[in-house]
Amino acid sequence: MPVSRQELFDVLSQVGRALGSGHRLALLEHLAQKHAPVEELAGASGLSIANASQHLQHLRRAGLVTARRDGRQMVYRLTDERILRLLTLMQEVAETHIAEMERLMGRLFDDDDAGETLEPMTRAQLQRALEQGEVTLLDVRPREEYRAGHLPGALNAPVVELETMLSALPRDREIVAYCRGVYCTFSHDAARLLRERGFQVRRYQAGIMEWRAAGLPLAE
Amino acid sequence: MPVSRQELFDVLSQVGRALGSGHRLALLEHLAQKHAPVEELAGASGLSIANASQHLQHLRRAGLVTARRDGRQMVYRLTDERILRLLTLMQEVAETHIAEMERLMGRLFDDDDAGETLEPMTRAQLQRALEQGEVTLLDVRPREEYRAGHLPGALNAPVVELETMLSALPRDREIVAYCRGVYCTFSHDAARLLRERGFQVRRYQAGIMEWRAAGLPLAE
DNA sequence: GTTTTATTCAATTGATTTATTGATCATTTG
DNA sequence: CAAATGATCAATAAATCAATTGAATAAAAC
Repeated sequence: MPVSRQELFDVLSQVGRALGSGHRLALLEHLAQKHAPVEELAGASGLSIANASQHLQHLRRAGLVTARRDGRQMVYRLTDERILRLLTLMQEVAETHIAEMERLMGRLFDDDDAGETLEPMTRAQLQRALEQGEVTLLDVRPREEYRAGHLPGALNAPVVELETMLSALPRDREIVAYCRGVYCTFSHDAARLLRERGFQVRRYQAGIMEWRAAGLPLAE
Repeated sequence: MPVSRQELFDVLSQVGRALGSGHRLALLEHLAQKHAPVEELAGASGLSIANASQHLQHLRRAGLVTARRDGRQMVYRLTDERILRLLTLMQEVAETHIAEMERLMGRLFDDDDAGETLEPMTRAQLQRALEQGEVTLLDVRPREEYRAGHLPGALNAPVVELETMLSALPRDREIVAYCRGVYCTFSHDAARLLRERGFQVRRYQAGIMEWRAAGLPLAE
């Protein structure tokens, strides 16, 4: 009995369906920062434990995440770098071709100071600036996410603690702030605060997500 | 009123949902070969016209395809190269991480001569062979798909007509056959026939789909 | 070996998605 | 302008998916 083309597409569509829920995408974004047990993922995504568990198993069946028992926790992680590539590609497609997305992205940031925020840096620009040692790189995500892996050479200054760390930051060099990815506002919040205090600052908005998706190394 | 992260993920999930149906993936595979009106797409995917139309609009809302009226037909096409990248990435993920997929892929080809078929060529291998002018490249898809765009330098020999074209093919050079993509069996069927007739033949199984996804040019 | 903790399973309910049917709309042809 | 063609829309029924609840497991702590 030969296998029909359609059977293959049906199995393949599992991957698509797994990516077809906002909650599951939120889980994946969190896993793009660090591997994590169910409880943490549920908390970060605003889901009940049981519900998160089921979504995670959905992702697992689709091959997007793996799970490993560690003591009494079940630690989930992305299966490989390709999943990041899938996510960033989806983001690009949505940003470019879905009008609703553009509208929301606009509103995500211009709460009060629309015009003031500079264009974010691209990864290529950031890499060039880093090579030439021109900038101070600032990871404004929470401490645990920084510890689980961050851009080489980045300092950690969680956005909530940023105010208390200003004296440690240079005023004569440009600062580049980054966070989780395009849908994360930490770097935006940080940049606004820093600019108000007289720092020169830009953002690498694509963040950890795009960096990892490009296959670039993280430091620990 | 600020936009929540979750709203963004919900919009983004439209892209995933659009990829979450075997029928829609079949439509996309066809569109990866050539742009086409609804009727053709419905026929190729075994869907009713109305149903195909609705699936296509689903894809359109997700930004995966665009439609342009041409006379009384509505011609659909992929929005851009990124969609190909999405599809090939999904395939890779499924092949690597979903056991069911591996099983089906195995059964797709080994109907009778399991062991005989050589490992397919990778794109890199093909490119090297082409540069050195070592091989004759054979596009075994239907004529119209070939005409809509094919690998530079490829001859067209639709698998159904292949038997009548054997005399035009070289016996002293290796032939490389390719078709639509990993789920297309044309190149496999062609390779078997050619091998039976004493030709030296290999397959570039990833086909047009992967070639385009890599951003490489087609000839017309 | 019982209790505690973290997770999964199973059953239920409500919400989406899908395929089908027949009607409608836009464009071209006679 | 009427008829024909290609595609979309609207309404329905069937199938699938999502969130909730409470029970069941598995490992660790007592």
